[in-house]
Amino acid sequence: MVQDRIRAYLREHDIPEPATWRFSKPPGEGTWGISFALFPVAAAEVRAKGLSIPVPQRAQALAEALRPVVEQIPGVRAEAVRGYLNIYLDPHHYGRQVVDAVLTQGEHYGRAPRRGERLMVEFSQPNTHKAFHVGHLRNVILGESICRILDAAGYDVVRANYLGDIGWHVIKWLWNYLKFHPGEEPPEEYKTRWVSDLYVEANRRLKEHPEYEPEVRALFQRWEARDPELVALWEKTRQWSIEGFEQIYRLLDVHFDRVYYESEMEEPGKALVEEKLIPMGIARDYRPEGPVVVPLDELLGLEKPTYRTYVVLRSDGTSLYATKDLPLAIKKFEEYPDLVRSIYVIDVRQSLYMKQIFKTLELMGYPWADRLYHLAYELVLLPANMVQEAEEVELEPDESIAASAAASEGDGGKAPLKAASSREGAVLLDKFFTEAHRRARAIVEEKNPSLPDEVKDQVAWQVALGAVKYTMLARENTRTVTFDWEKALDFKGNAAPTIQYAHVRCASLLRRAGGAIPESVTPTHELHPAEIQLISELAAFPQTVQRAAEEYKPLHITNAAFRLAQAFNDFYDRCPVLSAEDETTRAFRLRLVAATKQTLANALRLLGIEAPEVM
RNA sequence: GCCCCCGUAGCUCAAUGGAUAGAGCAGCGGCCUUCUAAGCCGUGGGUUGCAGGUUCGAGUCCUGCCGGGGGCGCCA
Repeated sequence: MVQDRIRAYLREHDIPEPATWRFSKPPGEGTWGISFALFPVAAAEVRAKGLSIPVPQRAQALAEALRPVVEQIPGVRAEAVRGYLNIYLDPHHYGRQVVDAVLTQGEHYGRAPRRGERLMVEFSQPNTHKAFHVGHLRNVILGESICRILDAAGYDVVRANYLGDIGWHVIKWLWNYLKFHPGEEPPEEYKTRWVSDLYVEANRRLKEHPEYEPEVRALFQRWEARDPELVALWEKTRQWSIEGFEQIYRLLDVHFDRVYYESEMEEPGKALVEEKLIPMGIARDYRPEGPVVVPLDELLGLEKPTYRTYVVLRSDGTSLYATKDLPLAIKKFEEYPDLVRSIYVIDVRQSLYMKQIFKTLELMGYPWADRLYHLAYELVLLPANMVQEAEEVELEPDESIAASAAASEGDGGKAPLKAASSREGAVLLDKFFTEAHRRARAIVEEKNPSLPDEVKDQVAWQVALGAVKYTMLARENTRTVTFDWEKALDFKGNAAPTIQYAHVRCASLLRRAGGAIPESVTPTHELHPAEIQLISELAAFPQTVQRAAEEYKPLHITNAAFRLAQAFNDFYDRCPVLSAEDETTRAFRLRLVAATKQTLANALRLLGIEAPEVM
């Protein structure tokens, strides 16, 4: 509406329209409205008409001219300030609309209409027969949140997982199992841990006794020959891993719609190389002296090393990871031909490799090659001593706390950091979450001792998982997350528990008010700046969701959720709700509280974080 | 050698090319007989690594340096 008025005015006065309309928030707390910078318009006009007026001066003149135009809209007040047109909305009138919209839409507030467009997000991609550790956590948490955000933005999302269920690591594991643990079975509760321990053990044995290596190679041959007995054992042990992963996914509230297996891509991958890539002249076959490669730079006529050379098959004809990613991409589009995007959530170190895959598929002529997208994220770093401590087989939780505390304080110098990985020694998730829960539980005990034990436990899980997820999501994807207990489980400030706590305060108010939300009212009292600020944050939420989806950045949601929590806490501190001056004020504020609770819950939901009723 | 990412307050991080660069933590000082103090208020803290350029306007875009991390034909 505002835009229409401005456009009409510009047209009337023969002033060029801006190419893109961009509105922002006017500065200052406790106001609600939109701001429009006239500089681009003024600059374009000055250029088009060859005027000799300074742009800022012309922008201010335009803003002043537009002020009365915009103020014709009821409930709107405008100011022309330093080249900006600040448009303030009457919070009595529009505030009611915002609150009503939130409460009417409920858990759908912030969600966009269905677009009828499907996209796939592949994430997690754990290796079976190996550990699942904190280094994998960012991927899962990021992937899940991206899926939720894209879904909210109106896309139909296919969540895909791709299990690394074959390769040397699996063979090593099977060798160790057959030789030293025949017939053993994992404990029900800690399957991943048990499987992972055996993998670490296999590596240790092979390092200490290189003479075993021929045995492992022989086992690989048996695998290549698809020895039925070995295949059966592989399937059985793989299932243990998968069940362990499912335990973790359940804990994290993550699910997948489609699971692909690396083992399924092996044969199609080899066939693709032999029957397509080589005959098409895309791949060069240097076997047996060398591997089969796709010389991308040469094919593209690039002087400067850009895509480099992509190795798709070993010189002995066995497959690589790279062999399997091509048929995987193809299979995705065979199953879902209508994908508007196929997103790979994979860490940044594989950027070049991803570009190679995408470019090779493009050269093969697949029309969907430009719909492949690598969503890169940086690693999780751990203080070196935390990694070392974790390498010790038996580690008491308290020792690990001490270690990380020493690292985070550090006497002037920074503690060296190490990427979390399974080779270096994993910080395993069961231990990690046990400790996170223990810490959260202690805080719950301190803050709210009257809660029943079961509730305390439940709240502790919500807080612990929320804190960890928030830490992983509340930063730019391209920046490393440095992990330590103190910060990840910091329950103060810009962290999940602050947001959860605001939600709890809302819930508490509504409980005390008897549970029923009053009928819609237009406030008659003079609105406190804190109230206006809160309304402003509520109103901004749907746009934030859109932006987070466009940019694949949960960070925008964490920022919005935290701002909303801050605005609510400010409101809570200054504006009595239950004992408000009059019934209308009380009713409006109760509705505002209910709307805040709903929006906080919706935001947390997009982050995969639970919103407790008490804590 | 080539390529990618990062560099913002003591620390951890924000900031669709827009107004006086903001939060949290840590520090200091206040606020709980009144809706949950996991909160709120106040206070100090900055040459946005450096130098140019584009622009009415640059933390943001371009170029070159400096510093840190990562990646570059048979690992995944």
